[in-house]
Amino acid sequence: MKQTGDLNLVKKINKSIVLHYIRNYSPISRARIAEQTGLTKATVSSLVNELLESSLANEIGTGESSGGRKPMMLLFNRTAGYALGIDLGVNYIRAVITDLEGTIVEEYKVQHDNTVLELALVELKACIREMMQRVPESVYGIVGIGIGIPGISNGQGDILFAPNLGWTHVPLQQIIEEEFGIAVVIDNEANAGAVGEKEFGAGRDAADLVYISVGIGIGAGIIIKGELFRGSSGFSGEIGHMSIQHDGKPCRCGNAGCWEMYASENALYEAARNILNTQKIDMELLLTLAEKGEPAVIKLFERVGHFLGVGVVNIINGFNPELIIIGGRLAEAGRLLRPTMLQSLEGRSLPYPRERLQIEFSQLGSRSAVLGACSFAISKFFASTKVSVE
Amino acid sequence: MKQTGDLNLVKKINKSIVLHYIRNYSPISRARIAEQTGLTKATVSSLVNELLESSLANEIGTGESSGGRKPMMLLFNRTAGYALGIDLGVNYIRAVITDLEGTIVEEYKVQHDNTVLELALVELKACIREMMQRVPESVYGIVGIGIGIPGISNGQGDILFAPNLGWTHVPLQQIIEEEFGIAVVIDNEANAGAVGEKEFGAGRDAADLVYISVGIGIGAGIIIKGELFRGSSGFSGEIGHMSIQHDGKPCRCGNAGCWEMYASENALYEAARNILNTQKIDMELLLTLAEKGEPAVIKLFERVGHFLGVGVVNIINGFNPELIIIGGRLAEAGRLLRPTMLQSLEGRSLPYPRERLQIEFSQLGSRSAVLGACSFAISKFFASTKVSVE
DNA sequence: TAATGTTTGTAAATCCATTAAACAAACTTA
DNA sequence: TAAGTTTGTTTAATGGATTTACAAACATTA
Repeated sequence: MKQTGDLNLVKKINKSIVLHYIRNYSPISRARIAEQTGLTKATVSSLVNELLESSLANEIGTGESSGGRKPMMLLFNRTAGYALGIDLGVNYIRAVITDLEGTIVEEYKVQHDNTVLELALVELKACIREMMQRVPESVYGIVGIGIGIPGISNGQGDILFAPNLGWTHVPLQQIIEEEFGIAVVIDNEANAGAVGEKEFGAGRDAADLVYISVGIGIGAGIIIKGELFRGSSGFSGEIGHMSIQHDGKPCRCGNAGCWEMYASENALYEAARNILNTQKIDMELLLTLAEKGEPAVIKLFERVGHFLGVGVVNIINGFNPELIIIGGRLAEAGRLLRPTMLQSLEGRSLPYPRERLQIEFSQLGSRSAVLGACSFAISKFFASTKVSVE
Repeated sequence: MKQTGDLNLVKKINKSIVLHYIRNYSPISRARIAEQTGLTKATVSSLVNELLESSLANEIGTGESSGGRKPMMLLFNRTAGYALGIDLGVNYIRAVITDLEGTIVEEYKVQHDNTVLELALVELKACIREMMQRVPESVYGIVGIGIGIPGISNGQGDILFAPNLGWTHVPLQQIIEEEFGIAVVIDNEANAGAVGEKEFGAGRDAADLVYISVGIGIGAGIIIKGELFRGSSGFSGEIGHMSIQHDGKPCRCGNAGCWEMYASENALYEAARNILNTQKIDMELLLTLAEKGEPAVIKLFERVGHFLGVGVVNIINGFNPELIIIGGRLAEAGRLLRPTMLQSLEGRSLPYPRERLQIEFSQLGSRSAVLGACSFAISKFFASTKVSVE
């Protein structure tokens, strides 16, 4: 209870409401905003003028009359600034620049082994420097940098633990902010993916959704009432280590029969090794074999699809989300996984929560995390005040 | 975005802040409230006076001086009104009256077979009438009625589906409101239990907690950031039907190897039937046998404890709550279940999320749901506006 | 073409909760 | 007794939103 109510707060609330309408329903007139929000025309006028002054909105000329004076239409100025999003993978760094609506204007990807912290930081900084040179001219320049990481972060921008990189306790936000003097946001790769899909992908209309990133392992990003749920200590979404076979094979995490031992890239490759004699097994190989109609390989995918469904049912029954989005590397095989996944889903889930559930594969593909990182930066830029009133 | 900012809102926010301080830190002086909240003394004075006028706070005389004028101490007037909470079980109706702080002042329980809707409604109304006669005199009288039900409700106060009662689509809120003219809140029994423990029990200091009600089946109430999470269509918490054995025994829900087939009252009884020759197996019998040191019966409890742990690990890994509270009938056997539950928990959970997790058995016992129901009523009374600002 | 009514956006006056500053009362300490 | 502190109220100022009024721009209709 630090924040109290005063006139300043009132203005921030209303200004963010007006901006919200301009961002989401533009082109829109002052009169229409007043009508929709319940604010008076005078208030809207005053706030819109401030937004015009700060270049966040533009007037783009008159619109259609509906029997009276023509309205002056307002447009969100999506190029008032740009966001830099980075997906820091285990063996690559991917970066994009988007405008304030999340449209990609620059993209960059480099293969790099990031397991040595010092080298990774050098590469990361070089990448950021490169992107900063590519940013178009604008009023605000880069409004923030968002970074998705394959690990757990606390709320203060420190990486606590990144198992696949071997990093612990890296104050990444601080390091990058000090280097570039720009606001930085750090979060988990699955969380970033969830936000990316929520803002720019398959989840735009859902308030409660779970994004499941199926790669080497399984991670999840959980969005509740439109907001990311990070868990009490940032560890929500380790759902790959949910056991679906209590006496199953032991996992390195301590548990037995973990979901990701049945339904992940690793699970797929391990099963493939028992069938194929090839040395190098990877996604491309398996996909091409499946395309060719190799029945044993198709069976592999079907089996993984089945187990995907088993875990998804558990999420549905515990969480009752509106939407489940499946992303990550394995989502590339969506077409092969879908039938058996839906089959085990139909057979196993409770009818009521199933009824309203939508389940989709990622729309943004490998870009969901990096776009989510951009969204973090944009949100921080706008969310000087985020207010919810019930 | 219906609610906009105006002076009215500012006042509501600040008034609820002041009331919050009086409710939680009384006895407290105006000066201390001003200091803690950041509001000016003048504002606090004005708002406090309104609260005094509406009988929600009282002055109880001067306190200790700290080197100046003695402060006038304020107390929350917990007896300004009363809440009626009802736990509508499958074969009982339990009701309590509490003051505005949740202290029980009247209690009532009746055995009744509620599976026939009409009969249950008659009994429920009779119960409410009975309790209304027992309410102490007060300014506001009964401020609301909260009802916990063994089923799913939508947000509008209708019971959608109550499998163990055989009810579907009962507009219970409307029925009771029309009969008594008092605000009514309906929610699931596990949700009510979660709120009860959060407000008055083991969860008072936790923001993110999961209450697991282990009875005939397993249900859960999920509290995120201090607020109940109901899922997108009210079905969150059907976590008893999370599979912990993907190829396990089929459950009537369609899934296989559901958690509640391994770790519930039913699971316990079924296992007991294979051991004991007695006709009537119930909790009391098993508990007394275990007390007597019957090794086979003790093993039964230990086994259930183990499987409780298996499911709890899944919740921890997916949700990362601060606190897990185990309630319901089976919590009565907490002493017997705890060792094996903790054992499977220690062995199976990821170290990081486990680190900060607390796990407890219910403090309120069989009263958690009925007290949560009271809390619903009290919250509705106060939550004319609930505001959160970030 | 003129009259009428509608819609849009701005301007001026008013409202009202908070803040800031001043103050009186009550109390402790030296 | 004098000086300093703390509490809580009073008073005026502040700055948002609202209300009311109004001018400009436009469509419709006669």
